Amino acid sequence: MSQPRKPNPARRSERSRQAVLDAARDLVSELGYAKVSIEAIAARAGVGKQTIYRWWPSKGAVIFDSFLALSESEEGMSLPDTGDLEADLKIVMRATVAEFADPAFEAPIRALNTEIIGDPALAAQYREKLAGPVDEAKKERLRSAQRAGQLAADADLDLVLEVLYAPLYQRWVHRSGPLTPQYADALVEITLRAFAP
Amino acid sequence: MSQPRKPNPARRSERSRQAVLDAARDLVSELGYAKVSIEAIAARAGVGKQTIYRWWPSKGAVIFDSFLALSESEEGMSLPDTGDLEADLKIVMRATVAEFADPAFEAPIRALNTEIIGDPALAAQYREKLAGPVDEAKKERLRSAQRAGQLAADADLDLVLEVLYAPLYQRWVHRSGPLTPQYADALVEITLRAFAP
DNA sequence: TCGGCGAGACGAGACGGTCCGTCTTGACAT
DNA sequence: ATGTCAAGACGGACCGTCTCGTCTCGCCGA
Repeated sequence: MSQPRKPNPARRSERSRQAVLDAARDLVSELGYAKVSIEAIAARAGVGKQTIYRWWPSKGAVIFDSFLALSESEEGMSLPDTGDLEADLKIVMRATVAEFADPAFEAPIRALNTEIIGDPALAAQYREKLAGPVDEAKKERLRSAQRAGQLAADADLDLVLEVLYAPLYQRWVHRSGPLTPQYADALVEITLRAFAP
Repeated sequence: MSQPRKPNPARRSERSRQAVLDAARDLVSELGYAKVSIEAIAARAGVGKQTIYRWWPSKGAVIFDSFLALSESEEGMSLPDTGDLEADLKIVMRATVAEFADPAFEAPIRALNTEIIGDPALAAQYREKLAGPVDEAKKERLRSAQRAGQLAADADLDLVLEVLYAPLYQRWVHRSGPLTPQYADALVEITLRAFAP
């Protein structure tokens, strides 16, 4: 009656873990998310399928972890704070627009969003591990602006971020319009007018 | 040298078409999008698989058509225009929020968006057949408001709609916050402030 | 007017593939 | 000794193609 014993993380092979994450990231870029299979990841990584099934619950979780590993390297970076909120935000928004428009980021980000729509647990993990820290940094910059009287003191900062980023996100998901620096600037200007002190 | 002959739409069975669309809609509600297979749709509809493959290029296209059939019934409805833009928009936005929060709409809408992320052709069809007409009606209402001096005359109406709806859409996709009537009202108020004359 | 004919869509399901998730094996590390 | 490892066999689900035999048309000649 041996239950499927739970694995012992202490004995986990770091070598295999990295190989799986690398293979997953590569294959998503090459084939797009939908065409990537666990079998292909295992083969590319030179790893037994069981090794993947032992440590990850789903294909989405593997992909997610492969992104998480990437983003951890760029963690802790802070946003520019020159005192000029509009200029600072335009820099950040233009960078975001450029990132979304970059074909190299296209496939992985679409993969992640595909999985997130249908998987609440993954969505929660995304908010906590990826979006959360980044949003917190942005809100910190906005609080600084509130203190400087450049933003309404009673503004809901989560709402400010949504008004700022959601139109860009929707345009990217639905491919309903071009993502240009001008568009980034327009979003900043509109948001600042909406939440002016 | 016989090419795969292209089917003749004139001879298409309306009975089978409806059966497939109905079965697709039912199965998505019951199982969620990811677990629905073409085989299952064919079986439920009492239809040969070839009949589906003859008329639709992909699972996503079938699902999309099943929604399209639904939405055509409610086509041509116009938005309220009482002269009070803020009140009118709040009515519409609250209705939209309620629709997104309705569990009965949850599965189908997530299904559609899942497919749209990874399929540019389907995204284009979505914009043209579903989002397009609705957005046009909304923009007509906004033009009326511009004439009445309730909205900046030079406002980019596509951008207005994005600022109005995209935050709601993003919140729903990422499940990053509650969808309440208060939230709907807040979005209307912010948008009107941003695009005030 | 009517009956036969050919084209083509139909329901059903066999077929070879791919990938799933589980299970087994023997090597290896601790 | 115990548990992970790479490798891959296994049964099952679905894929997309294909082949059946049937059914429904429009057309054409009697």
